[in-house]
Amino acid sequence: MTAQKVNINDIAKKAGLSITTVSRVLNGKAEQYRIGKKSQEKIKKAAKELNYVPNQFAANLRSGRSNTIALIVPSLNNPFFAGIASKINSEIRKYGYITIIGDSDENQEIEKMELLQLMSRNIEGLIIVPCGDQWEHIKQLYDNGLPVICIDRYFEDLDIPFVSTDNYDGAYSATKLLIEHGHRKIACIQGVQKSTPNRLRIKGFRDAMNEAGLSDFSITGDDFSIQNGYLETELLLQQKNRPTAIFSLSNTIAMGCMKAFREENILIPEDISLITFDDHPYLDYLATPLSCIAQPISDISKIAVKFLFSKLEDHEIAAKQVLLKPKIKYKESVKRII
Amino acid sequence: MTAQKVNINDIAKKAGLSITTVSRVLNGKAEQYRIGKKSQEKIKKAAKELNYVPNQFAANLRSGRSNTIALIVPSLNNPFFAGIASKINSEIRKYGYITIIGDSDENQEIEKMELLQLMSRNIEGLIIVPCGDQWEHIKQLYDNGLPVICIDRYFEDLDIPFVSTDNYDGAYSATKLLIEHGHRKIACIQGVQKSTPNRLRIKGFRDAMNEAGLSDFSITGDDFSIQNGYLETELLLQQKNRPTAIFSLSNTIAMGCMKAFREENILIPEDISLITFDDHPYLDYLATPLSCIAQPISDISKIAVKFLFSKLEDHEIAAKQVLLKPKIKYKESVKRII
DNA sequence: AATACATGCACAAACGTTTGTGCATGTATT
DNA sequence: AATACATGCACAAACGTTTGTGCATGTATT
Repeated sequence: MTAQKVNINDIAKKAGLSITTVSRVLNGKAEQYRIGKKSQEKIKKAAKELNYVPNQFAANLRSGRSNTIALIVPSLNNPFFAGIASKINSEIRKYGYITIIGDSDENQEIEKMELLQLMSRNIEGLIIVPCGDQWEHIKQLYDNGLPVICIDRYFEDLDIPFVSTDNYDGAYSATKLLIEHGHRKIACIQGVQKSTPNRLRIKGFRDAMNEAGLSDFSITGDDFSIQNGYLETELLLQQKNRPTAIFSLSNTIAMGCMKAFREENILIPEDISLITFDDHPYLDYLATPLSCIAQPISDISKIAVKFLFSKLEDHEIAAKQVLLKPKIKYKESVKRII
Repeated sequence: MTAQKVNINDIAKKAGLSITTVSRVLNGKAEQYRIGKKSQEKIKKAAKELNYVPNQFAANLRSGRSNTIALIVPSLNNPFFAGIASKINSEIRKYGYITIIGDSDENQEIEKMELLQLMSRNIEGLIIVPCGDQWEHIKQLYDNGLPVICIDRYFEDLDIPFVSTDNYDGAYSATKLLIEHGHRKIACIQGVQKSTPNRLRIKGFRDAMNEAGLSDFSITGDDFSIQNGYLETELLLQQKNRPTAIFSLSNTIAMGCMKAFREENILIPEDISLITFDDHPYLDYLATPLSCIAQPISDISKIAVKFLFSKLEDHEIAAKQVLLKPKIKYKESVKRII
């Protein structure tokens, strides 16, 4: 099928040296093993002429290094995770590693299966957005020495490093923004309930409401999806005493809200105010530019990759757990009603 | 570091059989090699108890099969390609294969380097959105027997299979839509000029204009980016005799247009009409819902993966080249001006 | 001239699988 | 009772690297 691949034997023959020497030169260990300049030249020349492409599988089998990192996210359909995946993929490339991306589809059983498959590819590290509240399978890998970093979602009580947004702060600030604009009756539409970000966002929301002495709020929903946002909004709109503002816990949920608004002829912000977690380039061009809590996706990705490789390269053990401050972007979708 | 991995030897010992037999049972070749039922049971039991995870690197080294497909796109930042990547990734997973995603950053030299790196991972197939007009390096792989499928962009004169949108048809129809709505002076903002889709879109645009006897059009731009859309729109707006409609050749370009419009206080569709290639969930919720030429991303991805595996599994040689019809979505952003 | 160290490489095993082949033993057939 | 075939496995080589070790030869030192 494929044209006969050249291997280091071919190079060795052509250069008149042993495969040991070829391997050492090609791996930049020439100095360390005192290979002569002329030999080095000969080998490099032969490799180039023969169009040599090293066989990573053989190399890994012997060395144990796969130069492969696994990334598992709950849903690549969600633009938030797609953005993270794309960023992480390119960051990891900079280290000469490749990324294998897995999608758990918000299903913990699938997550476990993916993880198993990935382990058989001898991954050297794992970046994961865990999709449920079970952590044993991840903890086990971590304890066995596999560098693991959680991003976005994480386990508060474990020592597995993570990089995420300060979700409490984001939700607290966003809620306060609504309150300061006179909103007293606010509905929050949430995503996956058992995920840490969701829990902390809810906590931030509750705390802000409680501190302001407000108790007329609702928390509904159960998925970071357009569907969920749409459904819950429709339900909210059927109440006789509607909320004056909706706090959406994701990009996708907000799109569902807008869909419902459109169908019911509800205007933002005249009839109802809306603020959402997650930024998106399109938000500025919407009928009403959408206020949002922008998560530092790019920084999260970069830092996660950096941590991973500092552990990989320096065997540094210190578990780092980092929360980055989000940025509230105030736009017209939030109306002052007092 | 990592806990001592169990291998096929450990299982063989535990089951009291040879590694040959273990391998055959675990690979489902038990019947073929007439391994007894009891032996099969013993081996499966031992594998489970020991938490055996096969070493794909060793398996591949021996068998030559890597269960790996490479995907190269010009830019993961572009939501269009991100969508494709996510879809293809999940489709390929269904076949038990994994995907390695490379980003060429619209740079042909990077594309070549990525390709080299990927080859060293013994990829069994390649799905690529080639980013330039050089095809020798891809053709070479294809001729050497590597299954290759181009998507979105492709080379018209080669026999490498491709799956893409009927870009000519999409552009022609969109332009006709504008003309039918009374537009006589239309500006087209294009992306990467030497890409086939761009060329065909331009051709569709030209043909539609010419057939209508219209010659007052312009074609500018050189990149599928927000930047480019923004810049070219600003330039267009400075003309004394402005076009009445803009035809944007991508999602990203359209965002640049809208940015410029906003800054210059231009309203869609009152002051100018806009239609763009590529659909996006947000388009419906924009200040003015954007007319678009929706490409069947999901179908393109599915078909490409299907073709790839039909070639991989059946060694079918017939090169298939497929163009899928896009769907014009007419929305308020195009105004009737006569 | 003898000794000691540096220089420049090659040998051979090993990583964990897969696979062509062959060889016992059992069973059916004549 | 002899022959033929089926059943159930094991041997051993191979995939293409990496790597610990060791051994010549050359050069410097006394």
